[in-house]
Formats: sequence, structure tokens, C-alpha cells
Amino acid sequence: MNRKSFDAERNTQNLSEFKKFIPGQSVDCVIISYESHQLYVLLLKWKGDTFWSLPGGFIYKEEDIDNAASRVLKQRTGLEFPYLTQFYTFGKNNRTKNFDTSVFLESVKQDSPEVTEWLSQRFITTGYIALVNKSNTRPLPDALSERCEWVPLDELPKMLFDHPLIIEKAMESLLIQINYLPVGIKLLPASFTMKDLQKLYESILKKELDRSNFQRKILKLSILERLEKIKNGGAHKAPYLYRFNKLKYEELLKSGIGFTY
Amino acid sequence: MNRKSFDAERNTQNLSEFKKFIPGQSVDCVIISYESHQLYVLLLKWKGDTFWSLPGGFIYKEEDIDNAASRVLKQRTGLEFPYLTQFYTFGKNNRTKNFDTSVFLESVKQDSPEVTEWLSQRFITTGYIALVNKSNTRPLPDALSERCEWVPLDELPKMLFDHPLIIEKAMESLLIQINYLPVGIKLLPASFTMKDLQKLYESILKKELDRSNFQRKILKLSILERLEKIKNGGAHKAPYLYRFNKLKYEELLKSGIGFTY
DNA sequence: ACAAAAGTGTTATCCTTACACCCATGT
DNA sequence: ACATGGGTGTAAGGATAACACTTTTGT
Repeated sequence: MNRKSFDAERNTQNLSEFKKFIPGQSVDCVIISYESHQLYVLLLKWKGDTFWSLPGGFIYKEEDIDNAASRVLKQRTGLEFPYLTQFYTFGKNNRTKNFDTSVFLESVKQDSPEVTEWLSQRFITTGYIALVNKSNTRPLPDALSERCEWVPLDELPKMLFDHPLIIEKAMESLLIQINYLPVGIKLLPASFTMKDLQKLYESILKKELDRSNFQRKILKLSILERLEKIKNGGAHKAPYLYRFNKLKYEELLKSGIGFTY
Repeated sequence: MNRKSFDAERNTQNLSEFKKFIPGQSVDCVIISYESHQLYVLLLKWKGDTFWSLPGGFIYKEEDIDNAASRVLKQRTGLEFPYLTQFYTFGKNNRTKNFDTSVFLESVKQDSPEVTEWLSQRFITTGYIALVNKSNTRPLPDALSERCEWVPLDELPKMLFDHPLIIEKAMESLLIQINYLPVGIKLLPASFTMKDLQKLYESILKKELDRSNFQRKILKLSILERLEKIKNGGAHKAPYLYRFNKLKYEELLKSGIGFTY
């Protein structure tokens, strides 16, 4: 498939399809990535407005919700087999009814009243977390948005609905997951330094860790392989590179980890 | 409020109200209790049939889903301020479409075609766990069921839809929760023996624990107060009774526990 | 007195934590 | 050479797990 037709396929969920969806029900994806010691989340900017939101979508009448979430993720990032877990369902009646939303809906109304009507109904949304390697993705806006970008988690723009809450809940959930899942394998490139991994954990846990003890603890899991050193640019001693041993990683997943930082 | 009008209020969610609900969306409650060293779950038996199911309900068009869940719980048990947490949303397209369901729907059709139609639509359901003290409840069937009973978790009857899966997921979720929440306070009577508490943990964790170490670990949390001994019936040495110190329990919740068995 | 349940104590082992020390490298 | 980042080592304290000992009580 060439890039053009691939992108076309990624954009199938368009406005004329509203009737094919279950009304009142949606999925929202908190797509997390990590680069140069910073966590990012993928956001969409609405057309002709200043509001941002999470990439989300609706559920076809005979589609599993898990599938709807992975479809949304594929459409926005191009990723086919992502790490994707449901974490919470947001069902407050007024979750999309705040001042910003009404301003936003007003601004859409002139262009497309039918979109406004669809978006104005009450939605119960199920949140999914995706852990993703930024460099494997090509973000693509959807029919209602003009930009699709990686935004640092600590510089979130003004967002619609209860999306800030959804992100907050997602990060709480990730903080628990990190205790029994080696999330690094999903967020880091094929090879990385121990410092990279530690910084990732520190970003998620929002606290500093002891360098020496972190190294010991991670290595004891024996899911990492040490490669040769790097020498690129950086002054001072060059660190080892590591990569995940996928076989041992799978074994570990089955047997279960108890892991605290 | 006398008992009669109270029960009447508990039964407000009846068939004529279908139009007031969000279609395609439901809540199901896995209501857990504990008595004489056994875990129980509250189940409903459908009218004129052999199938059982979890107590569930639908969501009014302007109602928070959390509220729908606590409403269901109140209607079935009479409990007003329960411990109730959402744990997962089940959204497979075919989750209610198995052989038993079709047999069941066929059997309902003669009596009430409109109920059959409502029940035949695709539902996405959000599961809630409630931890409850059996003796504080008065189970009451709903409009569609003839019995509402506490059933031992290891003697589950034939159940409709994906409800066995929902229960399984609920217990997994409880198994994780027990590591950072002292669930005993919700499931045990006001005073209890250390053995009671240990047996409760063993039921949830499905493994045996060392008596001595369990006692030490629990007492170190210092949320228990020791009362006088009991002497009732039992041969051999009479154990102490304990009760939860709610103040310290609340403090512990805030500061967070790390707790493994 | 005995058996069994309940309370308490002991010990080896492991894990956690907080450091100290050494090594490698670019300036 | 030296400052810095990175790798390794260590020792104190705490937690865990397995088990032994003591106390209480009804029969």
C-alpha cells in the first residue's frame, strides 16, 4: 500500500457515517510516548478554533469497543498492533457540559449543524491508554481537526470536555501499571541507556530514583541485554546500551512481577 | 419510612420506563459479601426460567453512571452508602449472544415482546464492585426476576450473557485492590477475630497465609483495636475480638498503603 | 491431662536504602 | 589532571517467611 491510499484508509471515519455508530457512546485514547526525557501525549486541534482534545472516535454498531479504540489509534498514528489497555469509563452526565464546550459548539454550528447536533448529545466515553514509540508514528488529523501533534504532558493546552481529567486518570493508572508491567519496552527505542529508562520511570512516577538501586532492580528482572557502549558526542564516560529480550519479557509477563520503586 | 413504602421505592425501575433510559448502555454490580469463611455474590434468578444473572440496570438519560450503579445496589440490597467502585467496561459486540441467551430470550418472548426487544439490543455494560456486609442487606428481586439471593462464589449457577466473565474480572480486580485497601472493613461485621480476617484474605487471594505473620502485618497497620475475648461455644482457647478504628483507617487511606501478602 | 486453637517469639534470609568507591572519557 | 557521568560495592535497617514455643480452654 502506498502512503496516499494508506492515509485515505486511515481517514474512513468521516462525518457521513454518524448513522453507523452507536449513539451516546465513544472511546478516547490517551496515547503516550516518550522522547528525550519527556512524556508526550497525542492531541488533536479542532478546525477553526483554539480547543484541543484527545483522539477519540465512535463505535460501529457491531464493533467491539476494544476494536474501536485500536481503530482510532491506527487512524491517528498508523500503528497496527499497539499496546492498548482500557482504564476507565467516564459517565458523568455533565462531563461535556462546561463553558468551553458551549463556546466550542457555538463556533461549529454555522459550518455544520449536523456535526453540532451529533456532538451535543450526551456521551459516555471509555478511556484507553496506548504506549507508543513516537518515532514509529505519523500523526494524522481526523475529519474534524486541523492538527494532530505530540504535546509534552506538562504543557497541555486548553482542552475540551473532561479531557484533562481523562489524562489525569490515565496517568494514575499508568503509575499503577508500572509496578507490574515493564512499560519501557513499549515506550523506548530498540536500544537505550539505563539513564533513559530511569528517566522514563521518574517521569511516570513523578519522583527521583536512586541511580544505583534502580539499575540493580531492573537488571535483576533479567529482561535486558547489554550491548556495546556508545560514544556519541557526550562528554564524560559513555554508558552501555541495553535492549529488551522479548522472550524473557514474555515469560516475565506470564509469571507476573511484583515491583516497587 | 415504613418497610412497605421503602420496598416500593426500591422497585421504581420497572418495564414501562425503558424510554427513559439510554439505549445500549447498562451497569452490572458484582456485590460481594462474606460470612462464615465464604465469599458470596448477590444474584438474580429470572422469572420462569433457570437462568441467573448479576443485578444490573440501565441509566437514565441525565443520570451519572456511578449513580445508576449505586441506585441498582440500593434497590437490590437496601444499602444507602455503599462501597462501590467501577472496575471495567465490557463492550464486545457478541457479549450477550450465546446459546443460553437465545434460549432465554425465546422463553421470554411470549410473555412480553417489548421486554424481549429491549433486552435483545446490543449492550455495553460497565461493571461495579460493591463490598457489603451480608447481614445489613435485605435482597429484593427486580421486576424481571423472581429471586434475589446470596450465592457462594464457588457454587455459581448457570448464568446468562458474559456474567461469569464479569465476576471473574471483578475478583481479579479485588485481588489487586486488597493490596492497597483494607477491604475487611467493608466485608466484616463490627467485631471479628483475626482468624475471620485471615480467612477473608485467603478467600480473595485464593491461597493460604501464615497465621503468625498475617497477624503481625495487619496489626502493624494499627487500624485495629483489640477488644475483650469471646468465649462462645468453641472448644479450645478463645480468640480476641477486633474492630476497625475508623479514624486511623481514614488516615491510612490518605497516606496510602503498600501491602503484599 | 490432653488436644487444639490462639498468642507470641526467634531466626535466617532477602530486599531496600543510602551511600561510598572506582572507572572511563572529553576537555 | 580533573570534572563529570557511569558502573559497582557495601553496610544498616527493615520486611518476609518458616517455624518453635507458650498460653488458654473445653472435654
